[in-house]
Amino acid sequence: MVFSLVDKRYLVFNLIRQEGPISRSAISRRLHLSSASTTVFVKDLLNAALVVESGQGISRGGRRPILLQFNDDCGYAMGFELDVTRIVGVLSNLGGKVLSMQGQPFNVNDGPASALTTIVAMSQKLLKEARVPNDKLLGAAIGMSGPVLYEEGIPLSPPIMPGWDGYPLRQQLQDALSMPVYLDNDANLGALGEYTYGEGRGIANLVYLKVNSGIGAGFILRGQLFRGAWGVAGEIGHVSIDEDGPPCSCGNNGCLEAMAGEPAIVARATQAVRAGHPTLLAERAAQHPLVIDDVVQCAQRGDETSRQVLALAGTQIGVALGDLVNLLNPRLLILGGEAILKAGVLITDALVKTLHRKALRAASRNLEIRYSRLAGQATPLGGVALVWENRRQAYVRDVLAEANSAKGEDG
Amino acid sequence: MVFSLVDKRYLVFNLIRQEGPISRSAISRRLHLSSASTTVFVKDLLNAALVVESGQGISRGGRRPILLQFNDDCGYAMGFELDVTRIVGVLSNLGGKVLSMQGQPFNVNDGPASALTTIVAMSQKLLKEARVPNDKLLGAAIGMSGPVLYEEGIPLSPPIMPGWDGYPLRQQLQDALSMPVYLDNDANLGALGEYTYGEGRGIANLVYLKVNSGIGAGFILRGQLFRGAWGVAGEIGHVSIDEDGPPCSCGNNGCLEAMAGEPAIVARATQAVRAGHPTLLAERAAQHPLVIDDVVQCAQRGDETSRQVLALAGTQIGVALGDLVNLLNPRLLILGGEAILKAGVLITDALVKTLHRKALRAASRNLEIRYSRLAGQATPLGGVALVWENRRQAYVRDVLAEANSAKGEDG
DNA sequence: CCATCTTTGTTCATTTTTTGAACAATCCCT
DNA sequence: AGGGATTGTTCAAAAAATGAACAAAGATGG
Repeated sequence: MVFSLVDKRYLVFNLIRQEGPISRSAISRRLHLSSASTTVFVKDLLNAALVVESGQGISRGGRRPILLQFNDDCGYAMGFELDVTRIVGVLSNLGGKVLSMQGQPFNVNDGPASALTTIVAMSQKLLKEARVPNDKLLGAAIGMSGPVLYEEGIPLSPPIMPGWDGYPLRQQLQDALSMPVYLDNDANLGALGEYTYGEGRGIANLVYLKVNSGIGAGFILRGQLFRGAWGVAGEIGHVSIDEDGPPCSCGNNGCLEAMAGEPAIVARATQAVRAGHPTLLAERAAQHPLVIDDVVQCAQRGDETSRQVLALAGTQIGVALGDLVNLLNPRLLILGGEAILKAGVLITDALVKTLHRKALRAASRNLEIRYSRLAGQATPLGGVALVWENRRQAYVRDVLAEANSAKGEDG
Repeated sequence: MVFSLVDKRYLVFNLIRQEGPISRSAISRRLHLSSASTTVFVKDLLNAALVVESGQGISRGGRRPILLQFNDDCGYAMGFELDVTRIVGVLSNLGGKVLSMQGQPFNVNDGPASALTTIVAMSQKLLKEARVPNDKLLGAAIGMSGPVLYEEGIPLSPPIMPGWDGYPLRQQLQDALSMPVYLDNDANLGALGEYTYGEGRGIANLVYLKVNSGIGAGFILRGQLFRGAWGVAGEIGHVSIDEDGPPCSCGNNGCLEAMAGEPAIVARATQAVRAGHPTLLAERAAQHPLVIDDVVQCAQRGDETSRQVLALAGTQIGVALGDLVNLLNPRLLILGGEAILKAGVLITDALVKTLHRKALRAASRNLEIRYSRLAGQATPLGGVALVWENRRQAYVRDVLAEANSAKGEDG
């Protein structure tokens, strides 16, 4: 949108939204507007309930300024995470405050039509629970594993989800819910969620890493979600770690995902048991097929084999992230996804150490590394943020116009 | 620059610049302006000689439109490439047409002060040769190998240029030339050059790869040069290829640059000769230390050893690029730098093959791969583009104001 | 504690910007 | 050749933005 003549009210609104609480005089200075204009614009925004006055600021040697803030409740949106094993849905206001949440198991092999039904049912529950006025609901967004044709809203040959390729998920759901729907990659939405409402607020260049069955990354570059030319950016899970490594669902060998994703971690642990290593894992393996929690719990109890398995995964992820840092030089790296949230330092100690060894000092010197703050809600809340971003300009225009006409009729 | 209330004349100017030749009525439609306003704005731009009328377009069933175009000669700028072995300078108009060019050998060990003197001398020659009015010269930019603190204009601990760390090159040159000066990484400027004037015109997501002594990449993402948080983005030369590989100047082992840069290629060729392989290289190596041209020439004459050495480099670069494509999913990959321009398919055949094998099909399917069009001028012309980008808004404002006041005095 | 100086925010007449509408100039199409 | 369409200009009228005056509120300094 290089060429767009936007309403100045919208610029004022965005400034308040991003830099609020802020006073009218600060807005004038920041946007090179006269104080007279600012007064008028802000009046319209207040009238439309897009912003609210929120107390007074500190004096700078004169009258105390009246602070203006974005009205978090001027709209609502829904966000869903569509995983290989479950679906999570969230309804929140535009400030990222969750009003209702739903989650239930799901089997990716049931196919996209089944997912559709589930999501529709979930959204009805979410709406019922939150009691949000219909005209204030801006839309819904879904984050799913694997590459997505964002514009079209279609899953793109997902390596881990055969059978989903080409299914018009966005269009179907849009028809079913009769509201705007967006479809994106889960790591992309995770990044957007953390950037908008979580650990990465206001940090223009950040990478969000998501480790569970798959490994994916989402990039916020120059303050915007970066999807690449066809929406396939961030596929760090298919970066080459070891040419001679195990085969990956994508057809190559030794991809990061095939080496350090949850299934790979579990497989390596199982293998260690079979090889007869002395490990706490053995007795569990005798009772049921191992899962990631077994490995983490044993490691937490000091089991050396489990620790090594997790640390190795951390090291391998660290190698890939070192390269990534050399390429993108982000300011912040946010670590998320179930595996990392469960295992914590058991994975990330080795990860961070390896990253710093591999990356150029100039690129990693000032890099911050933090855990996801939104945890399991990162992707759904990223969906909310995506809806808000997409609909913002039109929504603000409409709300302003409506409030304006209502005022005209009153006076 | 999210919040900037720009003059509408400037928006019209930019539209003409980027999408010209374009008619007044098309501008009106595109920017949602009335035809009356467009007439006035264009009149001002014509008056200031920022745009020119360039013939008529085809009729769409009525009067034929008058086409408007950016006036390439409304300003000029200089761009320099500061390499390990030489300095190249270019003076061109804002359309990228080179008016004069200078090049001379340089030894990086002579230090930054020597480079400064050389560049000042070169710029005087360039100016003398091109005879450009002083008030139309917008500034100069330098692209140098290694990471650069762009904002500050200071080389940042360059692995291949010890002794340059922290030298205030930009400030020094700005004082010496008394015009705005910018300093950036050479691959960054190469990318910007190809994007603005070369093979990547108008392609919003592209990667420019530069292979010579070092290996670096420049990214155009969403139509803008991407530098990362501290200007260190694009350091693909220090991506890990082989943990057990030869040591790199950065301190790690097996970086791409240490495996497939020019020195590495030459070293591998030399080693093959020493090992007694039957190769055309042997007789050359007896006369002088081998250089890259020897390897390329022998390969072109069918020497198998030389071919293998170059192909191996191509394969290794292809691995790194496969990862890069998975991460950034660009639309276009431009291959440049001396080594690639000299060796051509001898390197790139293996490179392209490996890249497609390594990258996800979804990410590489529609990727285009082309050779640099600007060749040795990519980085200098990127400098011109950088100057123009940085100074554009202020320059257009000034030129408009001046033309306006001159007109006022006349009438 | 009071007078003075600052900063914030509003109001309204005035200035500047932008537009609608009428019109002239071309050109296509039948 | 003439009706219909598109382009581009002109000018009075409408809309948007501002400067200046002023009120409100607080800091500062004797």
